[in-house]
Amino acid sequence: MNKDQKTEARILEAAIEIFQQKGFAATRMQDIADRASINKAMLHYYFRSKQKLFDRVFQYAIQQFFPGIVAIISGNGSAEAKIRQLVEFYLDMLQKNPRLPGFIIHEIQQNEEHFLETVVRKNPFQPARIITRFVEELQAELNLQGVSELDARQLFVSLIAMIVFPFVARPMVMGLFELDSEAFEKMMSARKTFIPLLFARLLQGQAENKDAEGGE
Amino acid sequence: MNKDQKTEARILEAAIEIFQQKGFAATRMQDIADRASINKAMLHYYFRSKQKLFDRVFQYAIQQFFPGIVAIISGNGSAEAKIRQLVEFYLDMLQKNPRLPGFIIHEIQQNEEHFLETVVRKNPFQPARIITRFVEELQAELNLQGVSELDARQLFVSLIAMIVFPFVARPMVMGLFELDSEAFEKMMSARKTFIPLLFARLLQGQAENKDAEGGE
DNA sequence: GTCTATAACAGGATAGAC
DNA sequence: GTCTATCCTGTTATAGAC
Repeated sequence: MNKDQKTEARILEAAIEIFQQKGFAATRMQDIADRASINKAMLHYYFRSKQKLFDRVFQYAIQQFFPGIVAIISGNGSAEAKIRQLVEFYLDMLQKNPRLPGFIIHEIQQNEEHFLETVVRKNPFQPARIITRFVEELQAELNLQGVSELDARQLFVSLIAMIVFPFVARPMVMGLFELDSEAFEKMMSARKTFIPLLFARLLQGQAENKDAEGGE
Repeated sequence: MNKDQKTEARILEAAIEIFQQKGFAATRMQDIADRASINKAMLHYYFRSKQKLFDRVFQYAIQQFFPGIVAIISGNGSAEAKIRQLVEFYLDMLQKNPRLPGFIIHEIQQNEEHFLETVVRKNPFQPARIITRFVEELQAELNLQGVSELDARQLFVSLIAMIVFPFVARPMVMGLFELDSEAFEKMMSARKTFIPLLFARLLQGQAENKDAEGGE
């Protein structure tokens, strides 16, 4: 913790760290104070209550996580290009913030209704609409390639799963594959090429009467 | 809650429900007592402490989740057959226990060391070894089919991700796809054919000089 | 075995000196 | 703005009557 930063920033940084690791319920204000090398009373001075401090941290996490998807899939370009962008962007971001998705998922579950209300329904970007549109694009692409038996919505969920899950289940993955942090990071870096490769193979046509495909 | 069951079983059932939903830290003994329609003091009479009650619930969850994988992938049969079994078995089990994986993942993270010690290292079934072996099998199959550029370990992680992630992120998936519980269940049922289909397509050879493959 | 009442303590929040 | 001391509520855990 950088002692030079001004106090409010130090607290916020510490709060992000601790809340993301332990979740709201298991976090003690004292833990945050300790990590910020600061007095417990200061937390209340700057943020009034644990709940308000948490709200800031959660809001920030949501802002870090969701707008990226929406921006990428609503852009121009082929479905395959968007997939590559999603993989690239999210794996990079998650390597820097490995606990982010687990935190978000766990806290959403603690207050499902609040999430639906604020992030889904009242969100001017209408993520549900944008996702639906992208899934349609992807389905069109699948049909074109003669693999219409694959459902695009299922495939999209699978894509997100492939990107996000290893981070959510990081301790499990590390344990079961006997990886240390460094090996885990390497594996996630390799995933940046693995996932697009897998999708390229899936999307590459059954459509036999296309001429030998162009370069990669 | 079945009032006829004897008390200890009622408590355990209630504890599973509540702990899985809220996690250890957010759970109150009172919540469990209420759900079991029983007095709070009874919880201590039967299980001594919150921690001990939780340990029972967590142990049970681990037993429900892990042995299945180990059994399936260490059996006989082709890699593809094992994949089909994994998908079938886990999707069924998770539909009955949708909160199980999120619970396990969150609590593992709260005490990573304990998990590594008990579930990975001191486990006589040596899950890490068994997984390594299966990954080798899968890689052999990939090589045989002329898709050696796909890494089997990455693929295995992806398989687990595809199966488990939608349940871990259930509220998010439901929100972003605008599904009610029933629609979600339907989607998960459909996944039982989707995932094997996807893997069949991946594994089905690049190997051009094979004769036109047998039926599906 | 089951309940009510209460002890014991942890943790969030505030008062007030500096 | 920062600290120490303290209040006060909620929660685990136990004592003891039935």
